Parts: sequence; C-alpha cells; structure tokens
Amino acid sequence: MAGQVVDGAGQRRIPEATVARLPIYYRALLETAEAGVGTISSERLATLAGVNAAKVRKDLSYLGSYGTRGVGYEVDQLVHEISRELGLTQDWPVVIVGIGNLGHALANYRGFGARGFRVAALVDADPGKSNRKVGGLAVDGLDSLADVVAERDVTIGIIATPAAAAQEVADRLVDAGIRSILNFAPAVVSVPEGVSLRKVDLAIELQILSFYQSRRPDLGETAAPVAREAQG
Amino acid sequence: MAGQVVDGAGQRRIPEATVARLPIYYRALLETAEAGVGTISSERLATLAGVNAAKVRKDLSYLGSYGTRGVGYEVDQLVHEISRELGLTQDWPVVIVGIGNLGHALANYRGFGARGFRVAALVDADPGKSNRKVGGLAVDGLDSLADVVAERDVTIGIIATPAAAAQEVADRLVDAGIRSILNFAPAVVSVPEGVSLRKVDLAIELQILSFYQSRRPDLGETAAPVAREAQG
DNA sequence: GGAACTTTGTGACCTTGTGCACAAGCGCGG
DNA sequence: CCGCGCTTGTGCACAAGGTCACAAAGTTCC
Repeated sequence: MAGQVVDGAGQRRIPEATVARLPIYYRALLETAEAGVGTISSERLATLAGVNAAKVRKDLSYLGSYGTRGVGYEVDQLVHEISRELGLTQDWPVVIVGIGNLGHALANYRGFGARGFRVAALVDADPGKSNRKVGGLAVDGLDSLADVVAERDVTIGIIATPAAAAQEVADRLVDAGIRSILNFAPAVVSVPEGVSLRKVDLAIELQILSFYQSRRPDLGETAAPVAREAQG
Repeated sequence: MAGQVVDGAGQRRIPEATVARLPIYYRALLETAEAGVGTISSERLATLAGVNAAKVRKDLSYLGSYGTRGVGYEVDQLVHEISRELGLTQDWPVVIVGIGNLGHALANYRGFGARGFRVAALVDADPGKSNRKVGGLAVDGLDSLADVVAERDVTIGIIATPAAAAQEVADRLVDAGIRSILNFAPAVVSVPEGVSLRKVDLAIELQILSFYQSRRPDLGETAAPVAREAQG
C-alpha cells in the first residue's frame, strides 16, 4: 500500500489531533530557527512542544519524509512544510464581531500579524461604538458586516459578543460568506456543513479545572491529567 | 460487575471527554431551568448542547441514575448533581497574572461570579501598574504573589503574560501553592505532577481554522470537521 | 570499508471515545 | 390491571489516538 493515508482528493489525510499540534511545533521551530539552530531531533522538538518524541515523529510523517535518520529534521524545511500545510503562506483577514472587553483586547492583540492573520475589520451592533476607533481601525455597524467582509476579503470571523447574540452573528457571518468561525461567546452555536467552527470558553475551562481540583485528595495520589492539547 | 467504574478512592471515574462536556450541559440546564421547564429529555439536552443524545445519556450515567425512563431528567436535580460534581458548590478565588490587554479584559469579564469563580487578585510584574485599579481591584506586584495567594485563599491561577514570562509565572504560582492553572500565553508551560494545566491559545485556534479553510475545495465535497467539543 | 552509534519512520498493540441499537423501566389511559 | 408509547441506561462494535519498540537508514570514526 506504500503506506500513505490519502483521501479522495489525493491529499494525505492528516488526523485532527495532529493538526492541532502542528501550530505548537511551528512555534517551537520558529524559536529554534531564530536561535540559529539548523537541525532538530524529534526528541528535542518533543521537549519544546511538551509531548513525546514518537508522537512528534508520527505527526511529522504525515507531512512527508523530511527527516534524516541519524541526524534529525532541518529546521527551515520543517518550518516551510508546516506553514504550507497550515496555509500560513497566505494572508488571512479577520473580522472581530463584538467590541466589548474581549473584542477590544483581541483587536489590540499582537501576534496576529506575525502568523499571517490580520484584523481587517471590527463590527459591533451598538451604533454608539461606530464612532470610536480601536487599535487604529474604525468600528462598523453590524448591518455593514456583509459589505465589509466582501470588500476586504475577510475569511475568518471571530465572535466576541454576549452569548445571546452569538447564533445570530454566526448566521450573518455564514451568510456573508465566511467559512471559518472562532466563537468566544459562552453559547453553543451551530453552523451549516462546510463551515468550520471552533470555540474558546473561559468559563468551561475554569469549570474543568474546578472538577479536578475538587477531586484532588490534597497531596494524595490521584494524579490530575495535564493539559488537553487542543483547545482542542 | 454491577457496572460501576470506580477508581481507587471509591469515586466513580468520569472520563475526561465527559468532564469537558459537563459544563456545557450545565449551562444549557441553567437556561432551561430559568425558562421554567422542570423536565428534560436527553434528546432535548443534546440539541441544546450540540451533541448527540446517546452521548448525553452515557455522560449523565457516570453521575448516577438520575433519569426517569419514559420521562427524562429533572432539571433541578441535574443542575445540582453536575454542579456538585464539578465542584461549583464552593467558591474559587482566582488570581490573574499579567494585566495587559487580555488580563484587563479578563479582570472585567462578567460570568466569573455566576459560576462560583471570583477574581480575587491581580498581579503584574510592572510596578507602574501597581498604582492602577482594574475592575475595582488593586494590581499587586509580582513579588507579592505568594502573599496574596495565601491571604486570599486563591486556588486557581490565570496566566495572561507575554510568552517569555509564562514559565516563570507558572513556577511562582506552583510555589505559591496553586494547583490549577489556565494559560493564555502562547508558550508551552510545564508543571509538576499534581498540578492541572489547561491552555487557551488564540493563534493556535486560528491556525487550525486556516488549515481546514485552505484545504477546502471551495464548494467541494471534503467536509471540514465541525467544532471539537472540548477545548477540551 | 566496516563497526558503533544515532535518529527516523512505522507496525503492532492498547486505551479512549463514539454511535447504534435495544432491552428494561416508567407513566398513562382505558 | 394491562398494554402502549416513550425514554433511559448500556452492551457492543468500531473509530481515533497514543505508546512502545524496533528495523531501516544515515553519520562518524578509525
């Protein structure tokens, strides 16, 4: 079978769990490259990424055979392959909907641009906010969402509204042609097939921590599981 | 076998994936209760939570047999059982370390208190910020972290610093006796066994979305997987 | 050129999680 | 009291993911 996992379109099929780890490797590799190191072993990369070495090798093997036995991986090449695989070679304009506390913080967040993500638009339902500028960008009204998305080629939508508005906003984003949504609102949002949706929920994270903390026998033996790797 | 999965301490062992979903059920149930509904079926709860009904039933069965066949689950009872299981019956004082954009937003975030989490302290390495008050709370210096944690019985630490400071802060939190950490910094942080660590990373989420978006054949057939349910 | 050493790539196995399907259990109506 | 309809609880089969261990393949040194 030549051992390649391939989907219908002829691309290698990369497991979801692997996809969720690629960005972690990517970041570690960028730092490694910056330090002037040219080659890295799966063992070293595993340490940097906080996973085990076999997992690193298996993950990377989905991208192809870019390692050299006895040596390791060439850092620059890996960076290139991963960024290509993740689609980071292109620009991804992002719209943030809901300019409250969180939306405000996200709009000012450095670390977007570096990875090819760019906040291209800010939208809020409150017309009062349309006057303000946040992080050098004007806030548009919710009604102009579709226009703004079209004009600025926005591909990714971030929902930072209160829970009650989340579904409505998601629907509008989808209508506007957005196919990738990141939801920060504490609400379950559903989208049609073909649209990717991920969620980040502070309250849920805390409640999970609370679960393990309250079970902890206080210096007892039941080890609490460590970080889920996906937020994912 | 009487069918109960039990760990060494005699508690039912609840799978990680289930733990990650309990908060979602919890929120849905609170809303349902608020609407004055007394009873709910697994089917209905599944719809609200965005999962399938069998999963709901299996998840809830780990808590015990609280459903009534032919009827459903009593909402109030479920709310009570889940909140007990998640440890939400007690108060969890939280310290936020790093009062930049994100830390600021988190400090002002409503939705903590409601679920028993309370921002009890704010800490920042920059002494210049120690003057400011954020959300009615004074910002303490990093050096007083241990004192503040001890005085105010803080049990959960949130890292909202730049990546470079994250590990250092984590170490200090652990030294101060914190056993549950939520990391927002874009860095891999390691903690000793017995300490729970979860991470939330905006850039990673976007990169995952980017992966699926760039693979999308643009109205083709390869369906993108929908929201991972855990962010956990 | 060959032996010793290093590191990758992967097959095999195990654990966890998911979904189906159905028997058991409960309430209601007659 | 009995049968019917609805809903839970769970056994089972399968899919996904993780870990181990090792052969294959490369490097280094003599």
